[in-house]
Amino acid sequence: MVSKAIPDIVVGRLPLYLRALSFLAAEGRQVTSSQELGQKLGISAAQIRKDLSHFGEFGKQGTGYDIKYLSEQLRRILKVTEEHEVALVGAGDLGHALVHYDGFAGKGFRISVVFDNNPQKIGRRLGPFEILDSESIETVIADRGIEVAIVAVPVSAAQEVVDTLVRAGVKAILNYAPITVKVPEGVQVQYIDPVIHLQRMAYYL
Amino acid sequence: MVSKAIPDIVVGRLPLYLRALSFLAAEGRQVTSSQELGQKLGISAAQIRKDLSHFGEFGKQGTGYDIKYLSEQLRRILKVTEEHEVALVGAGDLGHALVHYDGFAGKGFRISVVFDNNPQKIGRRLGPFEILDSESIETVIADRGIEVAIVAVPVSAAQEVVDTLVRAGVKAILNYAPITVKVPEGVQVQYIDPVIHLQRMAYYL
DNA sequence: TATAGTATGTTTATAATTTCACAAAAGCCC
DNA sequence: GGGCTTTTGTGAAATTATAAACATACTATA
Repeated sequence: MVSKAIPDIVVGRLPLYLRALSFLAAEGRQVTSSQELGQKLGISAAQIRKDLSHFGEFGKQGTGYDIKYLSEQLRRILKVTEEHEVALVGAGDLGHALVHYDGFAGKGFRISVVFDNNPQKIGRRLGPFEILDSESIETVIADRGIEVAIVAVPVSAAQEVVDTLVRAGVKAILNYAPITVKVPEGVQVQYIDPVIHLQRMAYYL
Repeated sequence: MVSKAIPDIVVGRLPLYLRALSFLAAEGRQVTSSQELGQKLGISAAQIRKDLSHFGEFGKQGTGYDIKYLSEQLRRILKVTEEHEVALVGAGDLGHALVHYDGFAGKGFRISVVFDNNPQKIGRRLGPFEILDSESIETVIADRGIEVAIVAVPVSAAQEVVDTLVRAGVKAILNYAPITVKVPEGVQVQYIDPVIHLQRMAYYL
């Protein structure tokens, strides 16, 4: 199969597949099928097979997919076999929750540095980290070659922080600030805003 | 003819439009255009016009959209003119961050009750709330007619909490637990899992 | 009042995504 | 081994979503 550009929407589902496989593995299961995965995720079996077919052949006809093998392959495809260092900007309540969140372990990411611009916070500890001055974002991130960042600052600071991260060489930004930010070509941004999700659901109430 | 079903994907963009309009309003602007909105959101102008056309005519040819008027209309469509009471389940770090988050104000939602199943936490305060026993979820939520809930509990408890919420009459659930949960027809679930977003971006690194 | 310039709402065209359907491969059981 | 069942991978078809194009309406200006 010649590699063509993979649709974003397909890439976006791979982490869901990987997550579901992790659960099955944790239950001690060895093998699953596109049907079972689909049922668990609310996605059609055909779609799962089609999505996977963009990357190769991972299953066995008549049997299904070896959970461990498919997980490995998905991790490889998603480039999460090794852990990426993540810079966290913003040491407020959300930053606190993120630093203490245990859900990153083994999923390919590890927060490894925390910044804030509040003089009251700089130099203090947040979990295992000393909070660094946001002024040092550019040098620290560039020096350490960090490519992934989480933005957990107020809306008013978000664009400026993002600009700084981009200058530092960050290529993927998870933005918790409820604002659409501008980034140059080649830099990814994903958004988490609970209000957007809630409003979307409210329509159906 | 009865109004036809609106595609989910269209509904999903309306909150983004509303958010962008709020910013423009905060800047003192009176009027905008589909082109300007599109530029700010990274969406084509044609798509915005098309999306809005599902619900009526809100603009003026040659002029554009009155920001205040369009915002009102979007709020009406999304049913966020009044604030929905929201039940929060889970008083951990994330619950703490959510209770103190100021981003819900004026957006149609207000956390109004907090539950946890940890005896160490029950009866203590979290922000302005007394943490209630998860055992009381069903009665409290049903009594107060709450329709929206946020789940911020560990994966191991998520499905059970969701089942309880559904029995209590909740119709919209924002789930921070990284697991796809089962709900009956007519109950909405949206997911927030930072790992999913990060993994998705890692593909492009 | 006429004209030029804008921007909407809608139709038409294009593109992307999902679903369907089925041949082929693998396991199982007698 | 032969027949039956299961499940994949994949083209083709159907559906859905996006973008382009344009007629119409409105504003401003002279």
